[in-house]
Amino acid sequence: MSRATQRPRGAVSIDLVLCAIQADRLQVLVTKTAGGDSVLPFAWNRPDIVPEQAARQLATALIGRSPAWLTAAPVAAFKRHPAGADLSVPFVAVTGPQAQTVVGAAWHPLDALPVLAPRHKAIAQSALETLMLHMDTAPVAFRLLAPTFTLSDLQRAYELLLGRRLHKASFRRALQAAYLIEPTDEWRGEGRGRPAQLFRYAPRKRRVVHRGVRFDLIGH
Amino acid sequence: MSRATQRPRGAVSIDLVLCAIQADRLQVLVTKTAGGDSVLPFAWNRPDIVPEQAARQLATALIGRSPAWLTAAPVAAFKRHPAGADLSVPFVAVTGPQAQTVVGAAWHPLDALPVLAPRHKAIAQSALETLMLHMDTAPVAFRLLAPTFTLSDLQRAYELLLGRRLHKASFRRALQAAYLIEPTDEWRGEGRGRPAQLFRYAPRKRRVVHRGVRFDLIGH
DNA sequence: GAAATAGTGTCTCTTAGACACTATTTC
DNA sequence: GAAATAGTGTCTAAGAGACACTATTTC
Repeated sequence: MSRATQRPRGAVSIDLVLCAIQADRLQVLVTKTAGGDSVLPFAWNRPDIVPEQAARQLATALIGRSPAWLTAAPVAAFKRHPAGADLSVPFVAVTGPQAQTVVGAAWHPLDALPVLAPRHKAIAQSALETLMLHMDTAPVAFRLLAPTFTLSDLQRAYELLLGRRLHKASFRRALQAAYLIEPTDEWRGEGRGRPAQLFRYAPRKRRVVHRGVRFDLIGH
Repeated sequence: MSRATQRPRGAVSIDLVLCAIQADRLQVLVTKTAGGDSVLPFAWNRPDIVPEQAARQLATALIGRSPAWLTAAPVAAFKRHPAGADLSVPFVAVTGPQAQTVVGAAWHPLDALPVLAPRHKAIAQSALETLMLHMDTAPVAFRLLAPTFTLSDLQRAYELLLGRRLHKASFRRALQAAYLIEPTDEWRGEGRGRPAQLFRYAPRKRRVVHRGVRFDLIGH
């Protein structure tokens, strides 16, 4: 084992859950150790850069470009880290569908991950929860898509994040009311069926936060 | 400065935002350093216990009993920590209204905090966001109350968390539909006005998660 | 009585979700 | 033509929020 990957004392690791839509499923990038075990990509915390920057660099090294969205997740220090870190600082990142990956890394469906060390398993399992927590206030679904996308693409992204099917007509109505997208002049034909118009993310209003607990709100 | 509070190398601190409703406002417990500066309560990370346990012990030491609810928040390592920690692991805790506090600690309204070090200021400001993120899936509002409470108490707790007024009749309708509470035989008169019935938190069903983005959901 | 707080019944207007279409492509 | 996907108009049942009350206390 090289010196660079040796575990420091009181080591803090930056662990990354990098998500993308691949083959119509939400997938996570998993790497392999020298020993052949599956692990989430991670880096050791360094005093010279902030953890978020380390996570961003790690993601960039993996997919050849900056992740489209990235956020810190709550610390998970229970259970064992595959490389023995005492503390894990988990980050969840999102990228578009066309990302290339570095050798040794492979996408795995979030609901069918390979066997991971206990802590990485816990971090990966809570990643979807983190995405769901932010999808109302950040354009998480849009960052899973290419810059232009069809409404069916977008609906599928929301369905994967929410874990349930959405109603087409109603989805589009709500989308229109939210002023989040604008049409382009392009259309995309997939072969079968009518070609779909392409849209881009272009929020026109301050994003309206539709709160969760729907205890009726008073006016104003 | 004592050896115990000396900053270790590569130090990781556990920073606590302890929230309670005091004087009809959401307030945070703030302590003072030996130098007289206001700081959020914190402890140095220890290898023998998990950060969550350290946060729980810290909260217990401050209010004389275990916090009613506690969760990890995303790491904040940007900006300067008041005691020089390189990395902060923030926790947000909630307690009922009758909590006593240790000497040197005082409650301050979340929207009118004293001057804090940059990192603590950022952590405190994101605490409300953390509470809001969890209030749909965890009984955060209930943990801010005594074991039995009036419906007006509960509505006020939700109003403080949401940052806006709620409609009384509608709030109670939604509450009934959620099967989260049950009435007790007790009533509480505050002096003025009709006495209010006391309720307790007693979720009868699996908590229904009302999602935020209301892109119309399909049946089933 | 007035003032204050607790608690309810009804009405209306919005909208989520269902349903039923039409439109445009490939085969 | 059939099959597949894109996109829309209408209907209905549910419910958010408004309004207007009644009920019970202190003064």
